[in-house]
Amino acid sequence: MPELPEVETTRRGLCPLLVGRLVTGVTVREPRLRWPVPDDLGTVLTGQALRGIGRRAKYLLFQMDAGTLIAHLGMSGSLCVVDAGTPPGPHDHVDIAIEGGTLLRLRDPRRFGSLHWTADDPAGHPLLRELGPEPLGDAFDGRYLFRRSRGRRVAVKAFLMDSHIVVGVGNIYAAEALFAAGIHPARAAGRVGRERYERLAQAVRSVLAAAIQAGGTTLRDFKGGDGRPGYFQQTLSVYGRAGKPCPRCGTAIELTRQGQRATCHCPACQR
DNA sequence: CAACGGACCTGCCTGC
DNA sequence: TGCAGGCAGGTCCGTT
Repeated sequence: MPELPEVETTRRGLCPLLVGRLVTGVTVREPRLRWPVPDDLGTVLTGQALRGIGRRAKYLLFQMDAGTLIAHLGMSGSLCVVDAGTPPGPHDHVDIAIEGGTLLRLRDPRRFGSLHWTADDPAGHPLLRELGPEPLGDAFDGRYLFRRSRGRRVAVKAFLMDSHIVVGVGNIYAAEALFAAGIHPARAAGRVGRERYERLAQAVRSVLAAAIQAGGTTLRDFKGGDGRPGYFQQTLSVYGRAGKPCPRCGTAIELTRQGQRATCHCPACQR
């Protein structure tokens, strides 16, 4: 489910409901996520106030008095705020009880998500330390992509999805950005020119910004932190549209496979 | 160092 | 209708 726009939508939805409040307890029903939920999470969090919610890549950063709770939603995770006493569903693995009678509830059917605690600067956490720049930040542009791609023979789509290069560009938005820039997804990253990387960087920014604006993509059942669904799926040009006409030229969108990942592109518009 | 495949899980959809 | 098989939005890790 979550790509960067979904995570950002979740962050924005949760902020007004949680920031400034005290954690009064933690219930872990299923600690076996991608990494085990820390044993002492309840002990650590209880009694601390939430000072703010940040984001780095697809990690949500819950800034507490004494450190940061780092959350990743994996492929199927979601966070929502419910009234205390709401019975947990089958995959509601963790509840963080909030002062005032609500719960921050983590649901994650596939359990690819994770929770981590750090008392230090989260930027130095092993999971965050090696990450590339934020796609909507100043450090990300065409010049940067051009420089990092020299000599790389990996497909440009895989290059764009490599979190060491740039974070937050998942399968959907990589496909959409490459379409917008007119670049074939299988082209070697090192064989894309400076001009085209300018267009690609711009496309990444605008596709992500538009998705955030729209409240995130809904593939199945994405809900923002406030429980409202995202509506971006209606504007996808190539992703999930195999066999349908390209919105620009009408040619049938092609479905191919790169490694394990399905990829859609227009064989006429993308070179 | 770069590239690739495997691994982690469950739910949902398709087709037999 | 039931069931097997394939597929899904992420990303870390080990091997070549």
